[in-house]
Amino acid sequence: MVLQILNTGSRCARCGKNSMLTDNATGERFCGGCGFVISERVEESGPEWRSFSKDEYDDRSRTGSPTSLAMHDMGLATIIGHANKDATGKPLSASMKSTIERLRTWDSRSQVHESADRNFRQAFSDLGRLKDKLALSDAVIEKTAYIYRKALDKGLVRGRSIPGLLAAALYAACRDTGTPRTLNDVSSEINIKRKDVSRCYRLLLRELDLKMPVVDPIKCMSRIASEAGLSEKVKRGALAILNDANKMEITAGKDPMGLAAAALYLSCVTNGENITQKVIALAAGVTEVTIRNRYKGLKESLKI
DNA sequence: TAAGATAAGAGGGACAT
DNA sequence: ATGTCAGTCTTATCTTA
Repeated sequence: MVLQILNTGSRCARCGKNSMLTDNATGERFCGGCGFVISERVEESGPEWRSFSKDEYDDRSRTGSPTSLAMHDMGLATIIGHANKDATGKPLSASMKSTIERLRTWDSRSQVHESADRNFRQAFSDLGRLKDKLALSDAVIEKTAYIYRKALDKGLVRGRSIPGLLAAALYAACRDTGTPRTLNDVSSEINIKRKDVSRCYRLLLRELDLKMPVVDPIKCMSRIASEAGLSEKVKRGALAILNDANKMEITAGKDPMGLAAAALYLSCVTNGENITQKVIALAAGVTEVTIRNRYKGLKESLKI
């Protein structure tokens, strides 16, 4: 590999010379005068397209690839080049040269060929598709990657299916970030049986000591309401019902989706909206019977 | 046709053996 | 480790308004 170096002419933070260079292959910026390397990475997931001066405008494609936990090497693809020169451009001494040769060998060997990394790449080729299908945010994907990495480190993948564990990590990430996705949502998209995902999920909780917040029925409620196209008024009514139910402590151990669906249905009834249980049940992903049961419980407890 | 009722069955947590 | 128990949710079927 030949180092392609672009002189962007900006000022080095250490020696002050206008000699900052960019390695075009890796996106790293360093000073040609003193060897100072900029270590901070821009906290953005997309390429930097803005330009502030003519110089920058001319080579605005220079920035490195975005860094992400969802890449097998977190996007930090620093490669030891073949130039055999140090940062200032001077040739290396003979002993240093052989040291670098050795490093280069292991550098390239350790990149993709380790089984853990292969595993990871395989797992995350699916993740992009799932992200779109389930309309997930980048934060959830990052969290998934983080959890999956931890599971990998603990050797939990051995003897288990990769998609199963990935689905479990994804579900855990949703729970953790308060994104209302059910086990059913995840498992149906990834084509794994619900109970398998569920088993893996519990395994993750146990082995990684994860603490998951209980799913907020109110978040579920908003999701169902928008899916079923319910009015703002009904939503507010359901919100009040859920708050009351929370105070009466009748929400523990109940499926939050079922609870939210029942609150919405109750709110529809009291507000005189004509909606069938079937519509809400479909939007919530629970059965009509579950809605009925929760509905009955809510009515009795709240004396409506 | 929507809503209510009932029963059988699955999956998992708590607890005792 | 294994079995039992209470509780929840789902599926299926029948009845009621």
